[in-house]
Amino acid sequence: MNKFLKEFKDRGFFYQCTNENDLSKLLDKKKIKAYIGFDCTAECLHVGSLLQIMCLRLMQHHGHQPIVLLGGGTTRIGDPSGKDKTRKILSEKEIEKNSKNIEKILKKFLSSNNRKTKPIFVNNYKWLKNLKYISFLRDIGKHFTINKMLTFDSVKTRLEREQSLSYMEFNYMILQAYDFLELNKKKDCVLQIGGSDQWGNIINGVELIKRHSEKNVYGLTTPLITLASGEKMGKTANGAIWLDKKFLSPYDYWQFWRNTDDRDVIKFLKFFTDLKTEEIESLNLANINDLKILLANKTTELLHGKNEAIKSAKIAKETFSENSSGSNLPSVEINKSILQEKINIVDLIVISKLENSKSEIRRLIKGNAIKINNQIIENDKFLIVEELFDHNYLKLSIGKKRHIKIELV
RNA sequence: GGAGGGGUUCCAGAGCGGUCAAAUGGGGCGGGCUGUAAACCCGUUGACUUCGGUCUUCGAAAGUUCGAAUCUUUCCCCCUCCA
Repeated sequence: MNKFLKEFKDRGFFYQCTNENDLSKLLDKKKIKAYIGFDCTAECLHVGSLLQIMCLRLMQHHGHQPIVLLGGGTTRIGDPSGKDKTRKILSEKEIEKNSKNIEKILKKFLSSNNRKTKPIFVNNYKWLKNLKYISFLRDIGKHFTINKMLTFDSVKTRLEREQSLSYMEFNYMILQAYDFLELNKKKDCVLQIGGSDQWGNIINGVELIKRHSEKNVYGLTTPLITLASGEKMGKTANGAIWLDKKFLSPYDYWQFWRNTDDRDVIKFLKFFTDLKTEEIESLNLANINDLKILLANKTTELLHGKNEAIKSAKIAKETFSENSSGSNLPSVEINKSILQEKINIVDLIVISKLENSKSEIRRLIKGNAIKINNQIIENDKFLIVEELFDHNYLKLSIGKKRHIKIELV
């Protein structure tokens, strides 16, 4: 088997392939270009897209060139796959903004040093916006039969549940197939990779190219990652794990990985780090917490850089192992004069923006969750006085995992 | 177009004139145990509070009533069946 495919499988990326043997032979013969499409619905990507990003990295490692397709055009339509409702349609401006930001994130993961494997960024709005309806129907539409389209899961489930599927959304798969054709013609792209929910859309592209251009191209899908707890990865109730420090700090990102379920650690090391699979398999499972730290370090390094990873690890060590004042904790500055107004603990937390509901803060105090300088605060009237500050610093903790430094200025 | 059913707090889902800031489950948060894990146990889950209460919520608006999530009217939205 081809080396790239082998690693793809060893790491657990593999779910389905349109023609594995031929693809393997092709990959042995030459370096190819492959693409993955990214939806521009959200302003930013979250860990749910990380596996796809790692696929692109893996391609680069094997000398292939990734094409990143930003779905600026298709996002204007909305992919019905896996959705039971029509999504709200975003404004042109939002989509523009989103696609720019997503491109920025992807550039952090992909290396541009080597001319041959440097990622190519394209936006499908460029070709989709100028489509001529009649000629599109004649050239492309004739290759699709309604009979077949109705059998695709994305369409079928909607119809079965008698949920409406607009004609606009119904066209999504044709447009995605057309993207592949376009990339094949313009960039000689011969492989589309995507999540398993994209299978239908991908084979449409493969077949369209076969019919239209009489060329063989391939599709490859990755499994849907579910956590050991059975939940979908990436979206927790208090927000998605964003791949952008504007939305989630490097430390919180690090913490997300540090708190991985025991059962998922090895899997995630293979998915989300560049460590060699043999290396991962030889790791000592007894030190599961060290492995989690390794995972957190490596993943944070990929996104935010080595410095941020080291910094996060240090903060974590200080707060959890050493229980020290944690000089690296995120800090909030407050004005010295505020102390003259006799503010209490509740006010302090509101000012520091850790919580914004006073009722919630009072509840936390009742539950022994609030600490100042590691001392539990039992009274919600507890006054904040200057003596609490050591060299103008005070450590404020909510629960076991949230700690900040309050700095007097 | 006709006939029914429904919109309740983060989600699911009870309530169907006062005892309802609204059962129960899930999720979240906090505490305990531990390993910053899982499982389990406990508490909590609208806002403000001088901790006595006060204010705002049950699709929207108006009304009946001492009193409405609960009754009436209009409007908006969703679903099921028939044409």
